[in-house]
Amino acid sequence: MAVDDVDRRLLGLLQEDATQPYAVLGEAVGLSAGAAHERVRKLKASGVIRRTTIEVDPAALGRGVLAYVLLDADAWMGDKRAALEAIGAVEEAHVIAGPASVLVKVRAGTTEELQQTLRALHQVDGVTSTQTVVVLESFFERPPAVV
Amino acid sequence: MAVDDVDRRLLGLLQEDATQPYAVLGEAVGLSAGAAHERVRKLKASGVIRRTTIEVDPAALGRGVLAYVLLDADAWMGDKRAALEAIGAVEEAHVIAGPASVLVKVRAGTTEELQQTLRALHQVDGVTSTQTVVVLESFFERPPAVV
DNA sequence: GCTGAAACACCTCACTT
DNA sequence: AAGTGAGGTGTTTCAGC
Repeated sequence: MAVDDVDRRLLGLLQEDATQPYAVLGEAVGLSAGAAHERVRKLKASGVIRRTTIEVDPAALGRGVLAYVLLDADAWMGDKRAALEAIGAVEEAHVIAGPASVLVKVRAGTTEELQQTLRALHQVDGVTSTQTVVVLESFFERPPAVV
Repeated sequence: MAVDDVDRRLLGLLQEDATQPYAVLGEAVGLSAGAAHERVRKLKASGVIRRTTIEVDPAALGRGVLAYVLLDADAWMGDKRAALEAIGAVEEAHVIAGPASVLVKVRAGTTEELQQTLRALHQVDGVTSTQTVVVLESFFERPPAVV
C-alpha cells in the first residue's frame, strides 16, 4: 500500500494516543474527521496498522529485570520459533548473522527467574551455550519511527 | 498499585485489542461494563497502562532492516540518553553489564541507512567502537507478558 | 477521494446495593 | 467495590460533490 506523508503523520499521532477523536486527528493533518477516518481504515485494512493495543509498564507487573541472551547452536535454529515462544519471559527472538545463532530478549521478575529462563533456553534443542547481557538501565524503548 | 488476577486478564485482553467495548471486556472476566471500566481507569491512573497506541508494521513503512549494536566507550555513558534518542533509527537504548557499555536496537530501511546510523553512533561522545548484530529473520516481537 | 449530516453505539456518571 | 440506568459524546455510515 502507498503510505504518503499525511498517513505517516496520522500514524505518529495514533502512536502517541490512539484514543483521539478523528475530528482532532483530521484537524492536525488538515482533513475532515471523515477523511481522516477513511485514511486510518485503509491503514488498518492493509496491515500497516496491525492492531490497537495498550502499552504496559513491565516493572509495575513485576518484570523489572531485562536481559538479552545470545544463543549458540549446533543445528539449524530456523524451526525453533514455537519452542522459544513457549517461554513466557522471552519477548523477542531473532535469527542473527554473526558469531551466535539466535538473539532473544528476556524480561523476568527477578534474577532467579532470569536464571530459570536461561535454563529453559539451554533445554531448547540445538542450543549449546548462551551469553547473557544484563540491562542495568533502560534509556528508552520506543515504537518504530514512522517518518 | 495492587494488580490482581482480574486486572491481568483485562490487560491481556486490551493488549490483543484495545478497541473492545467495556461490556465485552467485563463479560470475559465476569464483571459488568461499569466495573470493568473502573478497573481499567485505575490501571491507567496508576501508570500500569502507560497509553493506548497502535502497533505498526515496520516493513510496510520501509524499515525492514533490524540490527542490534553493542557500543564500547571510554567514558561514562549514563548521560548519553538524549544523544541516542536523537538518532531516529535507534528504537531502544540500554546501559548494560558486561564487556560493552550500551546496547541499542536499530531499525533502518536499507543497509546503507544502517551504515549511516552506525556512523552517527560512532560520533556520540565516548563511543570507541561498535559491534553490530544483523537480524536475518525475526521469529516474533511481542509485548511484555502480563500473567 | 473528500465533505457534511444523521443514526447508532459507546462511554460516562450519579445513584444504589 | 460492583451493578444499574439515563444523558452526552464520538463514531460510523451514507449520499453528494
